[in-house]
Amino acid sequence: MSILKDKILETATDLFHTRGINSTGVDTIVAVAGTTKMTLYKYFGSKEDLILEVLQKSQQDFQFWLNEKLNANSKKPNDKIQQLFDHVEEWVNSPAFIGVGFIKASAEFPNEENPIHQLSSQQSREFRQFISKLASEASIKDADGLALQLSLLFEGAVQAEQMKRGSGAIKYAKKAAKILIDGAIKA
Amino acid sequence: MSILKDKILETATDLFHTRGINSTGVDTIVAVAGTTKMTLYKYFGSKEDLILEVLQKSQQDFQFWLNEKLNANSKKPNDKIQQLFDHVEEWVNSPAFIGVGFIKASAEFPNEENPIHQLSSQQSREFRQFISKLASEASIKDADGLALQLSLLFEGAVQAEQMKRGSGAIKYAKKAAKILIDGAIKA
DNA sequence: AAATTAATATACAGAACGGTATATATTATA
DNA sequence: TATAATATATACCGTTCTGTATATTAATTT
Repeated sequence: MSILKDKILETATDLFHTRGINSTGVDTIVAVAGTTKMTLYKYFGSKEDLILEVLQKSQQDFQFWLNEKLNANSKKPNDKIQQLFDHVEEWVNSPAFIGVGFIKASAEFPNEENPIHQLSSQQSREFRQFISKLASEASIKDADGLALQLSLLFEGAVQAEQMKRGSGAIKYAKKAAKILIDGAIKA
Repeated sequence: MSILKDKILETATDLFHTRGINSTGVDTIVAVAGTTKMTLYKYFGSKEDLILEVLQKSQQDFQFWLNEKLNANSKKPNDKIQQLFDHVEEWVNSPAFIGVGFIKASAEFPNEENPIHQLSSQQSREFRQFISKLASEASIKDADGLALQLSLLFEGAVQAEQMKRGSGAIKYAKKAAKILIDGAIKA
């Protein structure tokens, strides 16, 4: 609703990715966003709450974008899962790409009791389930197994791209995905 | 050489993995290691130097262990690359496994100018080159391409295991790796 | 035994951290 | 225009951070 809250979320998202979450102080966030700490703490109860909201919004935006893309091209289940990595490639190669929140957050908050880690883990699981649904709609037998493998390629490729921008890892992830999907369809 | 330096390295390695790098202060490290800051700063010029040494030693230890395993089982190139993920699985499933340093470090230090990020990136590249050498020794045509794909599976599976211990991701990464290797050998 | 090295305890400097108190200014609503 | 909500500026609190200064104790070497 509030334009300032959105600005803070947007700024925090960017800074968390470019400087790291723990390395980004709230003072820096409000300075870059052009507001004050009082305003930040009016919208977010704590820095942890802000991190959680940033993660939620990031994943929400990506999932929405991906769904649009998948439904725009073809409604056929086989096409959709085959084109999954085409869309992922477009997304990763776009200049706006800065990384995947739940991958970075789980590394910075390794304790499984930590709420941030738990949300990251949940988002990773939900994305895997999303792929699994695509796979089972395409009548693939071991849909969960294939989904897990594709998610490994996804997370590995994103990791590689976060490590070195322009690594070209997605291109090879896509090729590998095609081989695995073709194999799973035949079986 | 010094037993205290080793103890500090060992303690830091453990704490960095279980609590995160930025979230672990030097005070905590020396307290757990049973020494003092003065001693730590006698062996390591700064916290950054300590992090760099921890990363180097971790990767060194893993590479040494992996080499031993690969050479112990079979000297045939085809067997070696096929058994790569068997050894990785054993390593990941061992109780001592706490994660891969360069994956976590690159997430906590995303800036490509940062020395810690640069070392992480270098280690990731070196591991990929190691797999590529295995592949080319097995007379695989696109050795670099396969190596990149296998490294994505590796990093993805490790990421998954860091996120949720006992995820079983490695089992499926191994299956995927076999499919990709078999396909690359035939080509 | 004397001298050098290694390790300790402790205390502190200076900065950055998350979060709050207070008081003022701006905006929108009634 | 009066009232209420929203946003601001600024200063501060207590804690934690990396790194150092100082002085003392233990171990090793000559």
